[in-house]
Amino acid sequence: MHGKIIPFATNVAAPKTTTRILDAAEALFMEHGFEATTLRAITGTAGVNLAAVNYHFGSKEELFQAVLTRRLDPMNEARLALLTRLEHDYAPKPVPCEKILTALFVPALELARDRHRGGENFLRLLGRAYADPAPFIRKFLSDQYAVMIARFKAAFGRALPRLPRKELSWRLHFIMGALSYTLAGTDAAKLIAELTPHETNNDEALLRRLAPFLLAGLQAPMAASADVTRELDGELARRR
Amino acid sequence: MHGKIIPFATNVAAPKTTTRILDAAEALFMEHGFEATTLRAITGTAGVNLAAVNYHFGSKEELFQAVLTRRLDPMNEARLALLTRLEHDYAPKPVPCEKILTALFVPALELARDRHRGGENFLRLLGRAYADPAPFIRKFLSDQYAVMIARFKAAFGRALPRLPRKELSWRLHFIMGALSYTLAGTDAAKLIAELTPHETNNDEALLRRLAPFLLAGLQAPMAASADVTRELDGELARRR
DNA sequence: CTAAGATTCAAACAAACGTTTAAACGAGAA
DNA sequence: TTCTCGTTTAAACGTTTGTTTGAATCTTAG
Repeated sequence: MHGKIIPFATNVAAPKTTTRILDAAEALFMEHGFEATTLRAITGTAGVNLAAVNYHFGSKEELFQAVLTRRLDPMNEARLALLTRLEHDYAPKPVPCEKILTALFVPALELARDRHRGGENFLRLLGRAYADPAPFIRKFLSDQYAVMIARFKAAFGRALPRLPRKELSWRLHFIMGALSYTLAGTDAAKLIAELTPHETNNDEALLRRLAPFLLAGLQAPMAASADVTRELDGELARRR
Repeated sequence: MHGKIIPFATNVAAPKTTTRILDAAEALFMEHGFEATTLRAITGTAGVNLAAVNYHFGSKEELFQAVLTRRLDPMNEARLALLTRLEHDYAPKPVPCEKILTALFVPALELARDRHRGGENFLRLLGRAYADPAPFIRKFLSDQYAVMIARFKAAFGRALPRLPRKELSWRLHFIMGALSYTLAGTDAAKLIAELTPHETNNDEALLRRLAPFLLAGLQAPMAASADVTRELDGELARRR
């Protein structure tokens, strides 16, 4: 019995194999999703042996988490750092909504721009993971985001003191949802190609359109809510 | 050689087997996604023979499409019918935004309410399908929605004459995205349980919060766009 | 150089997958 | 009854999956 010991790299410089696996896995997971991506495809495009994944990462699931962590940890830390600086700059006043949104978007943009590290397509993988039903993925993302989301919710709460906390929770959820879906979308790529073919960075073009849209929704007065809701009520009653 | 002939039901009353398969498949696809759901699990919970799926539907992919079509076709037809009626009522004036949104949401709400036909959870399956990378799913949804989306885009365009068409395309995309993601989310279920435990219908509670949020984003003036975008520019420049 | 440990390799593993097959079944018509 | 044809059944098909294994190879320190 050999146990489940996963050896760590003894050299400080990471052996090339692990990063090659991570790069290949990132690209393939992004394109086909978790279930549909086989270890043989990953090790094949990475140019390493099939057994390398289980040797270095333990399992396919752990490899997937490693792929996400590599980019997600720095991004979320950057988000928190940005928010912290904003809160310091504006103290004791609340940070304005558009500034908070900036702290949420800029690190994502930087990730999207980091072409050297293949980040240009990573956001799509992230968006896809958000919609994946696999329990281990959902738990991983939930844990990964819990701290950051809590901090941002508090900040938005201070910026929008008149908005009930419940409503704020909903709108923050919508924001993260729209962000995830938009980044994951295959349709988004088409839209970009059709609408702004000259844009240098796809994800940047996308986020630039998304941010104003979400800001308006976030700042929507509660009163306006009645407009659509009343319509819903009326229409539903009429059709019964 | 037997060919790929898929026999149609000769009896006008559908044989119980096909609907049992559809029901079981709908529930399982919703819970685990397309790839992770096995035919053995479907036929097992449906209480039918393993070969029944291939006999009645031809393949797993065709079964999935049948599951979606059963609920999607009526929903999209209802959306178009509602929009048509609205356009007739308001003609020659354009239909207001909130009314158009209503035509988009009400049929989804009715589907969510149709508990007798298991519709309460179907919307989650739909949202998941939206984020699925499988090509046959993407093509299916694209074809399915093409007509409806075009009609609604035209209607929104008339309601928002000052909004550039490009911008409208983006915002419509965001709306469909937020709708899909929100319906697919496992997080949404938790949110509902925490925030509105008394609500009778989960999806309804969800759409009621989403609609005002999206309406505000849709109607956001182009000018406001500069607010966030300028922040993005500044922050990105500062961090280079 | 040598010994030890980390890494790679080809090969095989059992399990599970979607699909196919041929026989058995069941109801209605002649 | 007998024939027919749509349906169901149990069994097996050939692949492919993630993972494991033991030997070969490379790296590095003594």
